Amino acid sequence: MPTVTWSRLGGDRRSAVVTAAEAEFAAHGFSGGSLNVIARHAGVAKGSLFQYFADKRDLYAYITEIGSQRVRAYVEDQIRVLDAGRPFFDFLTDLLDVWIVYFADHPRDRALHAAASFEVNTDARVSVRAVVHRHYLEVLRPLVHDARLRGDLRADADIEALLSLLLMIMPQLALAPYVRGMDPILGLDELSPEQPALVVRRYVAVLKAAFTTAVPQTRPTAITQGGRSDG
Amino acid sequence: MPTVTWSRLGGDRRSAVVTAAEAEFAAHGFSGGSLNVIARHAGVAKGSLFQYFADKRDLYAYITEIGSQRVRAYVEDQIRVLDAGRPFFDFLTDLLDVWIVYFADHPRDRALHAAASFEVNTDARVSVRAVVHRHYLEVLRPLVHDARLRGDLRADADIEALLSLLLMIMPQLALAPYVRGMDPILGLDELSPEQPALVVRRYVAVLKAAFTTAVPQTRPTAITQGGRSDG
Amino acid sequence: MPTVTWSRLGGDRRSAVVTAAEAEFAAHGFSGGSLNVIARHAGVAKGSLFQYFADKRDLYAYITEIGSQRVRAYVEDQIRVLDAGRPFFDFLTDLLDVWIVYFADHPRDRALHAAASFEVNTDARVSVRAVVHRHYLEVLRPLVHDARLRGDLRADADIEALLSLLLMIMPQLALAPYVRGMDPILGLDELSPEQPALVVRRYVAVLKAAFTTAVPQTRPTAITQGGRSDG
Amino acid sequence: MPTVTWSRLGGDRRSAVVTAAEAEFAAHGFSGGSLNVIARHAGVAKGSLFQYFADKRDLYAYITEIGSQRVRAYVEDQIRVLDAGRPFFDFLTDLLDVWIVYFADHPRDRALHAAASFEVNTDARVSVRAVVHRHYLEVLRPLVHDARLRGDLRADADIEALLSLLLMIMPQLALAPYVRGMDPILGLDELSPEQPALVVRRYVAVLKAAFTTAVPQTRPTAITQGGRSDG
DNA sequence: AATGAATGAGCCTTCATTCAT
DNA sequence: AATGAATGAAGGCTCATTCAT
Repeated sequence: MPTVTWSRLGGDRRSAVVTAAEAEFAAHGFSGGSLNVIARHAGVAKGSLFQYFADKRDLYAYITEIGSQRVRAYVEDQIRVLDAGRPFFDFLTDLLDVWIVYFADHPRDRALHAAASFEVNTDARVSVRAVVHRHYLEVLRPLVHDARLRGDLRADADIEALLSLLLMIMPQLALAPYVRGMDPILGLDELSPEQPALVVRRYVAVLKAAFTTAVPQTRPTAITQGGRSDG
Repeated sequence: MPTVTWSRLGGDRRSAVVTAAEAEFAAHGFSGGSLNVIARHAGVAKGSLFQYFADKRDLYAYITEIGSQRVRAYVEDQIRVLDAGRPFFDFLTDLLDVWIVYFADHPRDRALHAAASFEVNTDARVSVRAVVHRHYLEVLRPLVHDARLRGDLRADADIEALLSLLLMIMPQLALAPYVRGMDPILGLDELSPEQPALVVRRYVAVLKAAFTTAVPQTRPTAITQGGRSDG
Repeated sequence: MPTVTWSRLGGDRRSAVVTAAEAEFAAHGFSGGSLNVIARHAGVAKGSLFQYFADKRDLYAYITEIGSQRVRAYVEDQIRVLDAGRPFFDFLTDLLDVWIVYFADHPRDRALHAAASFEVNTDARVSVRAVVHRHYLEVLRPLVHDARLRGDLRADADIEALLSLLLMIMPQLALAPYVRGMDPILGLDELSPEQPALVVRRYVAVLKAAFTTAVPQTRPTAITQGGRSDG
Repeated sequence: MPTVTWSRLGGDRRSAVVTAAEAEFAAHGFSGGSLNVIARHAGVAKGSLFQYFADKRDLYAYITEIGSQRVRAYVEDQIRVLDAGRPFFDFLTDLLDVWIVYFADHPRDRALHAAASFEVNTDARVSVRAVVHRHYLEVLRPLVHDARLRGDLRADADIEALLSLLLMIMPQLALAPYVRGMDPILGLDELSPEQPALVVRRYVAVLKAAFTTAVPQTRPTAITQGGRSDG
């Protein structure tokens, strides 16, 4: 947590530090990022960083929090635009499309997300992922909850499992087009711009099949959705 | 690739180097692992490491390959024992149980797997994940393929999507019980020994619902629900 | 260029670093000189050197510049003492005598000059010789220029060629008595103290014959004849 | 000096070692050259080098000797072609032209000569320059001697001084077009191909003026230019 | 005669943090 | 509150040479 000194700091100085730190951690992650570089680029003394933050970890956590809030604010805006009241998996498809575009357009946030995902240092990774996961869940859980209330998900759908899968799928969609070696199967790292949208539809189709009620009228789909204990 | 010198090396020296390198990379990953430490613990001169491997990356790749082969060999053994001819999702449940137990019992392999997953350095990560992914897919693809041939999966099942999800779920199951911050939802990091088995059944239920043909008879979902903790 | 940190540094610390660096680079040149040794002998942390200088090259350039200025200041003093208004080759003889004595008495500067002359590393050599040559020429060129104006050199004397030869002869005189293998002919490396003075007179005699007007009585063509083959 | 083992060695193996060593030392000098690299490129064991040569220095001296002999053989050939019986400074002009062309066409020999000239390590430099100087003098001394006998040089010309200057000028001409930072005055490092020839003529003009008799009598230029046996 | 594995000191540079000013 | 100099361990990697085989 930032110190009180930080909270009393002028806006210019603060934003200089934040900007420099975001750039550095985005570029090299926590372990690889250098406080020397951050101080130099921010135009503040190296010692000052330690007046504002307890240590490197503390600064990193703060930067992650800021970045996560920025992403979250955008996503929440888009949720309003896209109308969360629509059929859930249609809505989810659009949301994931927007999600992909956001990270395509914001390399800094993408890099910060990647840095959080791949940090070697266990302590750093744990604390930073806790932050990211919290934001994910605070946004996603209400959406999923409402969807179930509306009947877009089966009454007995395993909501936690759905959220758990989304927590794996969403970083994958955001990062795999840029982080080589993440997706050896679905082709997210191919350069074609429509590839991510295709992958979104494949994942959503799977989730839809897994979590929706069989539509009552025609049998075949109902069968699929129910699954079989003796399958 | 190791040098010829390495291939001619006596078994004692080899295993000393391998053991030390596995421990170090498991503990700190590629970027964080220290050749100094490895040499010291292996009881060899620092320069000797460079007689055996072109550079740090080369050593790391070798250690990863060894570890992956070790895990794979175990898993393939277990596949024979468990009888891959059984209904696919029953078999998969057992396989994932076995998978979890293996990593519970082999902290070194668990740590190596984590290191491969979280490596910051792009080049190192790409090459090491390529190795790991290759092994995963060489084992899983035939299983899934046969399952579809037998009719355990829908004829139109998106097999690549299934594999893609397994590639996310399996590391999660292996690591989340030990790496805090990976699973904020399903409780994998709770210390109760039965927790992982429960989570396996929840994930498998989802996959089964998504990828199997519906059976025509009545209320199949009731059965499925019995497995869920929140059912 | 040294950092601002260096410019603010206390005199004791500065001179400790300079002394240690001069000794080390004098002894082993740029490529062979060790920052470890310099830091140890200066009594400062290795890291401190990098607070003062961007890198090894930067420190070396600084040391060279300092040494060159020291020599130059001495030489310019002596030029005043010796009276540059006298007949040029008489003056030059005395100047070279002084030059030899200076390097005989200042082994550190001698060694630095040698290091600059013999540096293997191209970039280091280029930059360090540029410094040395600049000082040489800034001192010598006015002397030669004035000598020609006074008529001590032929009107059509090839002044650049004279400077070029001085740039070869002067390091030779400074170093050859101490660097074995430089002069296999004139005996500069013999230990007799009068040897260098003899060599000075032999070189000066050659230069005088080459660059002065032929004895005044005879025809001006004698001048042409002695001058450029392409003139 | 090479060992007897070396002298008994097959020609293929020998030339492999020589070729590799020439390339390496030409590229990086003595201190910078690596025996590892030489052994690898020659296709022999590292230990074998130490069977053939006492140590690195010994190998380096041997390579220098070979290279010097090669250059010398060429120069001696050219001396015959150019006819050393002609007026000395005309002949010298042509010889230096040839000299420059040779090094322009033989980058390996040029690099070896430069490596010998700039070696930091004192012992290495001393021994290698001794070799080079010996060859220079064995070739040049007879030429100069004969020139004086013929009267192309003044009877009282300081022959040793002339040789000493040639020993400075000739490496300068050979290397300065390629080694930046050697010639800050005469433009040898400019890329124009005629520049070296101009510089040759300027140096020769100086030497001619210094070492030939000033002829008080008539038509001195005609005499000088045409050359006279009684100079 | 040839090999090549082993050595370990050495290289330059970076780093997060402390603390006196 | 801000500074920034000082630290010294640690990083990966190269090297000439030795010597048992």
